[in-house]
Amino acid sequence: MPELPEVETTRRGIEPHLLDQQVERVVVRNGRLRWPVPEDLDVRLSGQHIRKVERRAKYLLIQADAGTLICHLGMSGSLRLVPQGEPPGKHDHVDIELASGQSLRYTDPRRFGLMLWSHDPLSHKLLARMGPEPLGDAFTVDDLFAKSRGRKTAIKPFIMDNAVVVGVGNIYASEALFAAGIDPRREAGSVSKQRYARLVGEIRAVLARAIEQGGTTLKDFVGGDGKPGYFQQQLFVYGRGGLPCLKCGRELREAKLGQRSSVFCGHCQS
DNA sequence: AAATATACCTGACTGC
DNA sequence: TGCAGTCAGGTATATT
Repeated sequence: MPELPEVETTRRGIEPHLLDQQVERVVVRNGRLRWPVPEDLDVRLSGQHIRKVERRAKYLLIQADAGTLICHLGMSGSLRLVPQGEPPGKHDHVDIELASGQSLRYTDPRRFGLMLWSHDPLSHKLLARMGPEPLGDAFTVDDLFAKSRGRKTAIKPFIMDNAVVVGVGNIYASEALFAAGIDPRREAGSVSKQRYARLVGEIRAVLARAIEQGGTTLKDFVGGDGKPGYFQQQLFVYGRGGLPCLKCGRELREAKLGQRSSVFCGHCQS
């Protein structure tokens, strides 16, 4: 499931193949994603050159001359380059055919992703009210701490709230809280500034490390199977409920927080 | 305003 | 082997 590091890995992987490329046509085989793919996407994009590939939160912004394709990979989506003529599989829903002879292929078994067209993506309803990028300068201890005051929700769903900070999904929220030694069930409003300082550092570190590791598979990713590599990352708690804590050896516990499964160590996290 | 629930979708897995 | 049931998860949106 693409989290921010995978989206960034995807961005880095596809960007060099897209920059200044002309779009020849867009083939939509199944436009029934989270919202319908615009009917006129082919008309909008064909003939245009791609000028930039940016990321905001987990959204990819593929900027062409006259507008921007906003793309989200949802839970199971991927974008990769394939030679034109490569037969599409069951879940290959969209091909953006380029003058280079390659196609940017969107695959998404669960169809939780989206593709929309916008003339001003950062003002788009979906992006306008988002919190700071976790790896950017606007993500500060002061800001996070201030937002937490008065919040009764547990700290894990709090840091997964896109209005607080973007791009921290279930995997990395779990890992960052473990690294910071904070119990994910703790009330956000009652966590000290000192502990938030630790958490900010760990969120940054875990995401940065994951992006680095995604980078190691970049080459394979573009040419190959489209699986960037967070699986290579050492995960301390995510998906390890009931198994021994890798720090203290005690059994990792599970809890449901904000409808999301959360694994933590009752000893290392308080 | 904030907290909570719901919906979307399908592959992987479990139990019979 | 097959079938029915359960779970996972990002996030917008509806409801309380």
